[in-house]
Amino acid sequence: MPKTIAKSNKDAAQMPQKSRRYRGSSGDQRRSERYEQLLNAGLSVIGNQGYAAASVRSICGEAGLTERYFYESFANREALLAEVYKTQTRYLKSRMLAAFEASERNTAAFSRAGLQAFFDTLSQNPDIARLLLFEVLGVSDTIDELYYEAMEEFAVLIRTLTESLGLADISDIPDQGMVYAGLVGAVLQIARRWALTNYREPVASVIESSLFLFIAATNYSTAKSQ
Amino acid sequence: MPKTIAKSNKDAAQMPQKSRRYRGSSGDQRRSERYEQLLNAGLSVIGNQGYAAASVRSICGEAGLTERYFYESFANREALLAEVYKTQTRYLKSRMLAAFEASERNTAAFSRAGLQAFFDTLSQNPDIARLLLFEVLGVSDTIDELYYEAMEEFAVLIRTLTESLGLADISDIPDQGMVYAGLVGAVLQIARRWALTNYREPVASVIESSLFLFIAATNYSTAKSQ
DNA sequence: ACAATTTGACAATAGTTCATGTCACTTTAC
DNA sequence: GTAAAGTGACATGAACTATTGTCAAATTGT
Repeated sequence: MPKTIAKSNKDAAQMPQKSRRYRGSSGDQRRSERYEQLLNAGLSVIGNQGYAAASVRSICGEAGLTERYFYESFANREALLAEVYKTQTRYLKSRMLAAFEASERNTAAFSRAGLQAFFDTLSQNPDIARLLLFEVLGVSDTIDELYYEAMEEFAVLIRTLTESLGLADISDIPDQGMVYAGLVGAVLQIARRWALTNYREPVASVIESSLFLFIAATNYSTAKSQ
Repeated sequence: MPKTIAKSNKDAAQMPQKSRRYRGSSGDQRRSERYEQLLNAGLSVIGNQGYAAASVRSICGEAGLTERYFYESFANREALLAEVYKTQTRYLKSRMLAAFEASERNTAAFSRAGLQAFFDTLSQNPDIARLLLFEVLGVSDTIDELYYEAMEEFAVLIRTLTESLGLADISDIPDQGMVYAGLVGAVLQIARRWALTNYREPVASVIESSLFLFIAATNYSTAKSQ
């Protein structure tokens, strides 16, 4: 018979046992550090080798963690992809918003600033480009839904921004959301083309081409209504 | 000792042994029929369950053939995807070309006819839509290359058509190929949005929105140069 | 009729992946 | 110092997949 009755009973494992400090950081800190490492490793593997090649093993290897910690943070591969995707679209959006705020308040400068931030981010981070432009499509219904929401957010973003500046009025168009979605699609396609040709064209060129479509779409309707 | 020396020696299997008729058709006919069955089954499985779920087994099951015949026609899954993709883009292009030829020779009617054919094809064949809009991206470098070529072909198609009709002149734009790629991307994105919302919006609406961008892009530059 | 070809159902092998489990080792709390 | 928590390397098992192979039944040419 042991000297002391074990303090932990059968149910202990199920109880939220308070974590111990380890190597200077608390349990929560360590957990969130691992979460970050996995997110970064996920982006790296998916962005360099594609989602199909992003096995749990390879991601954990890249992160320098073992499989157990993967399932500590994510239910499965797809959950990781979803989080990585959300993180990177958030990042991209924040960079674009910052560019908008720093821009002059006229239509050309404004659009140009946003496009510059967009294309700069992609060319500076090819892994993000591959993730956002290629790897996210056709994975599953859940991920498709995420993609749809993200595209919708970007469309709403540029729409409200341009409208709030009084830069555009395409109210005579039947479905404005659709037109803005088309503009987002145009920029994405130009980015895909750019990426598939190894970013050969100068960034100024892709910006000008995108800008042309933006300005054409907004100017046309205002010109027509005058 | 056998009565007759066997006509076939060891090397017979390597020689192109002439095939026998079977169930009314020649060997070549049978082979190409199986090829067709596999192509159709491939489209069906990929278009309904996605490329990730399109195993050799499931495709053969759908085709009513056994695995052996898969490898008779294709080296692997990816080769099948490539052929299915090429077949369907060819089909889509032919429908659009037919619509163009049947159209009146004015800018609105012309673009509208092509867009109508495009969106009709997708909504009438959701499996084609899923294949072309979602499943083909991010599979492999080879498939990405195919995608790039197909997009480029569509861009060149609408560009030469509109130009040959004298409908557009955007020669003041730095990279015209890029602008046309953007227009293709806009239509694709509108189609993706449409597909992801279960084709809820009327087809006329997606056509009008796409048309708006086409006309805006062409009208803007001509208006500016006048 | 009979041997050869064609086919279909399915076995077999080898490899991969996910997800969980084991176990020795390290670090911490007391 | 010692017991417990935390960690890392690796094992395990179930499920899949691709690809090749086996074998009996169906079909054909002669």
